[in-house]
Amino acid sequence: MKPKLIPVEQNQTACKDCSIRRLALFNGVAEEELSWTQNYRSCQYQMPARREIYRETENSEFMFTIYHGWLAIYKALENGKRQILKIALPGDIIGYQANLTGPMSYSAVSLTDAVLCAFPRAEMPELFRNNPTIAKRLAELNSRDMNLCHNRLTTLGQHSAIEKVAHCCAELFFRIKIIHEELENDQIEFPLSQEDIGDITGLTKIHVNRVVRKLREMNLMSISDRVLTVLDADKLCDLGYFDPRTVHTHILY
Amino acid sequence: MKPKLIPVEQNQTACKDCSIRRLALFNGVAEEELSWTQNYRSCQYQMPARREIYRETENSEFMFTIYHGWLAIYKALENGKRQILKIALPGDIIGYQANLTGPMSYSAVSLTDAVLCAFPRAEMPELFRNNPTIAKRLAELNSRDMNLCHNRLTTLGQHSAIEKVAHCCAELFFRIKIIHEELENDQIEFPLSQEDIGDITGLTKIHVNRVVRKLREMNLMSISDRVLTVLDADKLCDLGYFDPRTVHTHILY
DNA sequence: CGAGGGATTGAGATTCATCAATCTATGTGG
DNA sequence: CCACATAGATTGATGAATCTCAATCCCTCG
Repeated sequence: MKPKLIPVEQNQTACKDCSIRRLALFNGVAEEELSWTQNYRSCQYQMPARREIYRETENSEFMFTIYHGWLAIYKALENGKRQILKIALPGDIIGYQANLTGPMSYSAVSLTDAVLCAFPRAEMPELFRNNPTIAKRLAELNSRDMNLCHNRLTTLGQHSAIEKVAHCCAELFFRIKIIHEELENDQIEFPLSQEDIGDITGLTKIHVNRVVRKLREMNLMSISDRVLTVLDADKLCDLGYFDPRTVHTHILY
Repeated sequence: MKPKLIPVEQNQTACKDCSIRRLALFNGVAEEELSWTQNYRSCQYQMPARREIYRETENSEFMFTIYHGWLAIYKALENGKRQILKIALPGDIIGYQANLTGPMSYSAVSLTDAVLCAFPRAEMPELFRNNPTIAKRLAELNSRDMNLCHNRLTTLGQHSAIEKVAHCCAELFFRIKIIHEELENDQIEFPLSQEDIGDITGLTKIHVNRVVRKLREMNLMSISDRVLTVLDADKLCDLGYFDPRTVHTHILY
């Protein structure tokens, strides 16, 4: 069962005009090369919220760069539970793995309406061969993902429920701030349900609810109407053992 | 405080004679090229057990390929706890990250006597540029590591204590079997203490002890005298939600 | 107006951590 | 060779953190 891919009807964004290019795979590519790198991009696709994009073990023709919206990559369990491995945000790549012809190692779903830029997986080796800048950029993005995964692993293994939720929210808050560059805003759109937070942190939605209340009572953050308000970013990071420096998508040489 | 690196005195293994090359970075490199790829290798180093190799946030001149022995990469917490991120075994790479000049994102320690092949991190870009086979091989190894990390994340987030320990032991059992190619042996050398298992699975050593006893009583596996005996591999994998196919270090095209 | 998805709260059960003690094997110094 | 120290494994008792089950509430949507 393949997801239906609906191309963006009009005004597909050209790579050279892309507002989030600094975050994405083509960061660092020279302006004059962007027209031919764009040839590797098949299409921009529009996705409604809660649309399945990949299912684990199935094959897919495409990998995607997120242009707009929130996605979750996750592993589903036999008992109906799931573990969210990562929230993918604009600039992030989903569906890349070294074995480009093999089945997907995780499932993916859109959490909001989203726009994805599709790349045929089969043509990636050629793209990387022809443009070392892009290959290097991919390595950067993978390396940051590995780091996020290591930090989440540490959180799940060693921290309490409230620390896990604090870490999760702090990470997303700072990742969104980097994307939107709104320096002084303490609020972000936050499409995750409490159950989603539970699937990230390994907690039940009931316990997430109690912990979120506690965080509100501690005046660290609050969530309402799909908006996350961070009241004390420093204390929230401390509680969640979260270091904002770990989420940058650029390597500082 | 740099770790003292002790070169292997005599009989350094040449890359062309390396018995684990099929597992490691130079898998796939043509025989006639191995003499110059070896030029990138500084030295083989001998490590005693429980020697610190990296400390998080510090810089390091080298990345390493494990030639012999078991290592742990981990994050240490302020409160003295630690989360082991991965057990590194022969063929595995430690210390690679896209930002080759930056500080290490994790600590590393040898769990047994070990022999490591050192590569100057600064020269890696040149090596990868000159030999796309090696760059591709690195992507393969990173991709498998990402998979292992995702699977462990799922285990930590969603499974019970006994399932976590079963997963951990099954993973190591099958990884060692691939390395040693002893097809019919149900025992492996297993240098982890019960406390180490706790640092991998996020459990206390006391609870690990009770769970290991339970696994013995269920006739799935037993540990004694630093040997792991797997009595029923299928059931152990089922219990731990572990798929042996996920640990291969080669991509099957 | 009813239906449904999320959020919220309460009560009780379970899992796992903590604290404390014992046991074994191994190694060390005298 | 013995006395002692140490690390890891083992067991028991207790308590805290978190899950499970159940109910209610609040929105929004049709």
